[in-house]
Amino acid sequence: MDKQGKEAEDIFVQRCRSSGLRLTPQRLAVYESLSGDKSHPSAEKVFRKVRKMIPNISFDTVNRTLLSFVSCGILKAVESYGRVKRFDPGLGEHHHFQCLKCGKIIDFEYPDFASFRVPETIRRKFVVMGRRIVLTGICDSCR
Amino acid sequence: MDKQGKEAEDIFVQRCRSSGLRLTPQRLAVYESLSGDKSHPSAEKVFRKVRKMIPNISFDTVNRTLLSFVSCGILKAVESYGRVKRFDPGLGEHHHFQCLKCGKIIDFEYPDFASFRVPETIRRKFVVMGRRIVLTGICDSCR
DNA sequence: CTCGGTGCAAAATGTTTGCAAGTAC
DNA sequence: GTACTTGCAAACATTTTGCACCGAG
Repeated sequence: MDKQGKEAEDIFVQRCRSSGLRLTPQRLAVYESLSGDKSHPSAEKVFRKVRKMIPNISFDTVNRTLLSFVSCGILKAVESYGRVKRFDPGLGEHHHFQCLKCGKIIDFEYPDFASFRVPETIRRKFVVMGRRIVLTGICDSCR
Repeated sequence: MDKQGKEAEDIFVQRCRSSGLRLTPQRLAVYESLSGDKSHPSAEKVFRKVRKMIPNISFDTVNRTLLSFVSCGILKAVESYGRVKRFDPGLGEHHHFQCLKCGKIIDFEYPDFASFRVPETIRRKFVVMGRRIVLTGICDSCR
């Protein structure tokens, strides 16, 4: 593992500790498989990727790991129009375009969104944890 | 039905015709049940509501009706973090706050969003049909 | 050693499909 | 009369749960 990878792993170990999660090979593999992944994979897709590292890992473990990572903030769940839950390592603010036909999600940047302020009516009643512009439509390959 | 309701029904009939959908009592009931509904209901919830008007309607009919309404633009599907598809009569631009615990969706307005321009990189490759700010967090009753 | 995590299997939940009978046009 | 819709049931896909064994701390 390179220096950057080592650093990332340290951060991960740190986060597990502070969330009270034990450090298991399965969790590390799920984490490594997702960090840097921009494809917003489903649990199934993560499972297939992780199985290359740990061939006898079960789907349930992957799925439970993903859900617990979401609960403690290591990953983010992605808004979706389909039937499958999808995940995002979610570093930094970015926005999504999602194809209504194939479900593909494309990230984009929109620096001007920095000036967005959560309306008083929302802020007064709710704890806001995520913010994002979501576009929908039809992607090039589905047209 | 009052005058406004009559007008809404006319629009609905119009839309069905131009989409090649036949006008059935079931479809009209689904449409009426959703128009003006701000709760972003799931198919199951729409089913329960429609069944009060047509007691022997089946869940499948409601679900298929919702899906075909989405295809022809009479309704919109709502982005979601849960496992259930949800629907929105979707008149006019508005934005969503969704509770990550209970899934409740609250609409809000943000007039400044009118100045949002879809980035060139997206516009060049994709057909954009919907645009919205999506906030996530924890609602007052889940805290 | 202890408690949380894993893997397997079963159950639950939600969505989609096939088809005969019914109905809008 | 024809083609689209409906209702029922079965098939599918995906997520969640229960539990005995295992392994990190």
